[in-house]
Amino acid sequence: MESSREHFIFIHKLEPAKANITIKDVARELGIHHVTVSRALRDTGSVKKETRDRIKQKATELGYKPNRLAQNFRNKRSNVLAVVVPDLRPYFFARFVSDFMEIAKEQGYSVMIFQSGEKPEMEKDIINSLMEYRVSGVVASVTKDTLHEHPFDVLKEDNIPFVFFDRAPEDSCAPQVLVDNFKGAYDAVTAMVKTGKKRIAYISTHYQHQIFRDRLAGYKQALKDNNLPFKEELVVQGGFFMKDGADLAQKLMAQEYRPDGILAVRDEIGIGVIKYLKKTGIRVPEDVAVIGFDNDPMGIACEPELTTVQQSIPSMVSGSFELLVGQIKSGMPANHKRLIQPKIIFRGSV
Amino acid sequence: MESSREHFIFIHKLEPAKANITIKDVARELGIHHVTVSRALRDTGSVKKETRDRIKQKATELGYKPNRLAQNFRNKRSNVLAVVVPDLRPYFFARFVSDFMEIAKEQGYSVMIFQSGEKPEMEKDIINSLMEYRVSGVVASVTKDTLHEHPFDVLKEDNIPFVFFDRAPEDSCAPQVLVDNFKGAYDAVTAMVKTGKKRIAYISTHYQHQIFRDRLAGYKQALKDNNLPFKEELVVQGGFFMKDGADLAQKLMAQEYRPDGILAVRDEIGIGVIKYLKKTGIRVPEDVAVIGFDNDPMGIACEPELTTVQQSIPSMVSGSFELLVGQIKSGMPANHKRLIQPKIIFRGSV
DNA sequence: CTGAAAGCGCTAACAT
DNA sequence: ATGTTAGCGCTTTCAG
Repeated sequence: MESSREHFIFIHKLEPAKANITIKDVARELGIHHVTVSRALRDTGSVKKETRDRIKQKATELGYKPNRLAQNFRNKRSNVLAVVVPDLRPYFFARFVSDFMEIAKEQGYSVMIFQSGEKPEMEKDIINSLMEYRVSGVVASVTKDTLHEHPFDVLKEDNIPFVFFDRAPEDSCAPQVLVDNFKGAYDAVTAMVKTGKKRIAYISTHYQHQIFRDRLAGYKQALKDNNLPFKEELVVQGGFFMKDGADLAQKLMAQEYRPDGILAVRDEIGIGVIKYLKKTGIRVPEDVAVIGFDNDPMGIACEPELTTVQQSIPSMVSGSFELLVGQIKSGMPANHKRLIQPKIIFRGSV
Repeated sequence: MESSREHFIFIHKLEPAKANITIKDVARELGIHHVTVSRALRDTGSVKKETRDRIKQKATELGYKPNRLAQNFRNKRSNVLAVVVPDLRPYFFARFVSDFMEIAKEQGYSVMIFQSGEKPEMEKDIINSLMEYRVSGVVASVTKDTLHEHPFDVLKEDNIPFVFFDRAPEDSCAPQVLVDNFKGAYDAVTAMVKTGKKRIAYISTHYQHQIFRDRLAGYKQALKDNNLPFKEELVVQGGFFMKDGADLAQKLMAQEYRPDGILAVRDEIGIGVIKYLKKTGIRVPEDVAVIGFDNDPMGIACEPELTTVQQSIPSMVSGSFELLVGQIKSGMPANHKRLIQPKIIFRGSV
């Protein structure tokens, strides 16, 4: 078997195969004015039904395709919705984008995706592109470091509506669809307490973003409401992946005050925790219970299956889409905020 | 804690906050012609260095932003690259798109993503949009049912270059970057044989696409080369997910001729297999070895960790990007084909 | 090196 | 119901 092959066969220099058909071409063929064609094709203004039909038929006959570039230029706006995410690879974002594209397409919008890579400078770059492209609207989840800045606010100057989902700058009064992270963590801790756990730890990423602080707050409150002591050493933070979860679990279990329950802010971290615990002979959930966040399908792959705090992606998608399109259609800015209620999916790790 | 909140605060009707600055504005301020501004800003034509500097400074001072809509219209082409995938959610595609966007951005392109949902009609719709938007180029992975049709060929009429990755229509002579699926399956089977396995099964999705048939062919050839009999009943097919893998594994293990090795065409299926086997007390890999395809991080979550056939995504991304941009820059169609060599990542399931 | 003229394809506004 | 006019912001072409 060959290791790598390439075939070089140049056909011919590309050249205008067939002049692009414009409304003028259609008009000429019919002996009418191109403006009438424009009207007929867009079903606006008044055009005699018969004329309209002739036009549409001729248009398809000639293979006319509207020049969106001209349309957008003329209309000063592309009918493109932009989605800005920190990273497209995690299941949560991939799924959000996938679902969002589906609903956007149904409603006649196209979608451009942008990745900030969690880098604020990149985010600013993207926002610049957004304005240059005159997108119709933006749905964004900010970087981990976009805390007190409000880089998206410049979009207001260009009247480009935007909605935050999942992550927003703190104190932003822009429309947003967030998850009730406080409650998610609170409920998760409570669930572990109900099974008799008393020393519950909290593992976070090293990100400083609001959502993680909300989860921490929920964690603390749940401890308090259950008359459990808050122990500084049971709160640790590190990376983003399984490996990090394993490392952090090791750190926790090496301490004198060992946890019997662990709340991880990401499923992937939670899985790493479980893997470490099992490897060292600790039983899950008998000795230590584990709960993650995100309802990543990956959580079903591990043994026991990971109990997780689910953030309903369909709700977030439809919520942010509605908030965005509402602004676009009304021409009004808005500052609705929606809080999505998380739900615990019980599987085997609690 | 409240269950859901909405705040309604309408600020004011959106209105042109500040007229958009155009090159004419910049020119007027400087008392020169807007064409000179255009030239200076694009670093084309000859403009006196001093003039150029003054222009650039004034432009940033005024907050000039090029109107891409006008540029694209005028240039008859948007500088947008399109990526068409069947589904954005599986790790393989999310990762490909993510990496592709990164490299495209570095090179000054924007990216539009489209999802066909594995539906050929949707794919045709998308292709239509592609032409309407006058994208500069397209990278696509076709639907599972795009076998003998060549829907992308119409792009040639509009001189829009395209490249297939991972999945291409059969016998397509368009440029493409595929994985050597035959070899991937061949090597996987061979690896299991080397550990003493003799009754190796093959689990596929119900998709009829070439890539799965190539894998099947590789599987068969490996059996042959190792003097192992090919048993019809050891080849089964079903869905796409863990559950399907478990169901298929059950079916296989219920047969008289039970496998001692299983090759799954997707990691997620392979994980389902492992979960089923363990649940029924069958040891992996001692009793039955399992290998998947894709190198999905999910494979690390299960126990034992899944051995997998990796298709180098960076190679596919850079390969398809090069092939695409090569066509765009040269103005020539091409029909290079690249075959990416897969590599087995040995973990615990073999 | 800079300016003037022209037009891309489409649509809003006005006129008939 | 249809036609006329004008122009979006930019770049290419040609002139100076």
